[in-house]
Amino acid sequence: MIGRTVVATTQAGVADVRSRRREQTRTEILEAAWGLSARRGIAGLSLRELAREVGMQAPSLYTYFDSKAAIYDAMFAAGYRQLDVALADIEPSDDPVDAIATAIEGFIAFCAANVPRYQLLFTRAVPDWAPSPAAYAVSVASYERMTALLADIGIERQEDIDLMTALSSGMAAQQLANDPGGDRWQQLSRDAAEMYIAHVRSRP
Amino acid sequence: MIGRTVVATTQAGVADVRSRRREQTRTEILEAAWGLSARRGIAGLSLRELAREVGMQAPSLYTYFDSKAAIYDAMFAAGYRQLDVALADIEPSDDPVDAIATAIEGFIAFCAANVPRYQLLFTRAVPDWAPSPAAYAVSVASYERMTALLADIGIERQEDIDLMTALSSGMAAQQLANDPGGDRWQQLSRDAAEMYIAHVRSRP
DNA sequence: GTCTATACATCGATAGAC
DNA sequence: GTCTATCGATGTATAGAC
Repeated sequence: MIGRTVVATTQAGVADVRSRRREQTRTEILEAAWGLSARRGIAGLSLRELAREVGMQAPSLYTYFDSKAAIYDAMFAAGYRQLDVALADIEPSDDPVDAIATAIEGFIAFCAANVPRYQLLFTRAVPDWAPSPAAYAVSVASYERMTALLADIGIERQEDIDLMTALSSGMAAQQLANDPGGDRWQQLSRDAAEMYIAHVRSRP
Repeated sequence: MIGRTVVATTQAGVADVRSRRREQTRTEILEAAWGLSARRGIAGLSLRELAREVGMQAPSLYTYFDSKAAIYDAMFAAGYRQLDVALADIEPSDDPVDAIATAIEGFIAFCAANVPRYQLLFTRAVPDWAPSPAAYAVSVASYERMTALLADIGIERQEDIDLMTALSSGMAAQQLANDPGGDRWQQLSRDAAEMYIAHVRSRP
């Protein structure tokens, strides 16, 4: 009985180690994928190059991901989880203008920190790929956490939420496209927040 | 003498016809390119498929364009010229809110009317391609015409212009990404314009 | 689990006949 | 100006040895 228990424990332990190694390798592959995408654009990601980057041959990648689409899917979900972390990091404020200004500034910083991630999450830059239902669900959850934050400062009308997403995404898009590496739009975050809050408050 | 004159005229006429045919074929190729991009995305454009679409073999395209990049370049410049036409079509208004609302709505409609054109002009969706200096100059001219329109209604500060481009591009981006074919953000154009004008007027 | 080898398609672009 | 033929490379994916 003792022997069987020991054996079972050992097998579980080995499986556990293997599972952890596997997950670690998957993470390593994804990080290399972000790095390559930064050079070639998110749509220019190549499996041969990706394999070379992590010291494998291309076919070995299929041990960890079913397809290239599965890699994009994992990147997409990871990107949204990172967005959640970034949004959670924003210190709450009683002042709505403060809260919105910090949120917009944080969002621009998030997008600027990793351009291919921005492309993957918020544009349709990858031909012939769309997030799987599972990956899409992660993005929906993220959106709902964002609307919860807005609700905290009394913003709940759909039009106001839509205006907020448009403003944020537009600020980020302009920053990345027309002043990459700079802060021309980022420094307008408070300006934009004042504009937005004044408008929301003026509702009938 | 008469003979020589006639011959010269005839040769000029032939050259003229050839030049016009050539330009016509170039236009036909570009239009087919927009059509294909609508199916595969702007980054998914293929020369073989494009050639098939216009009834040629792929190498024949090189008679009309030096490279695939040259095709993207021509599309980029043509797209900005179309944007100018769309903006010129906007009826001027003495009411700033009217003017801005119409401009935003028109811009969203322009982007929604041709998604690959939006991708090519306003995102970096094509890997390993950027507009040539000549094509980029066309976009700068277009931007300057836009700022001239804003100046007409008293908006001249760079921050206000930057806020306007962010708002417009964000509204269009959200419309295309999250409600393609609908009008969820387009119908917020007046709302956005009121927000923007109220803010600009509140400047110290 | 990783490798070599390879299948099979497609890509942009060029050479040279007609 | 258009064609056929082809180059060299890349793409994703699979088979089978070790």
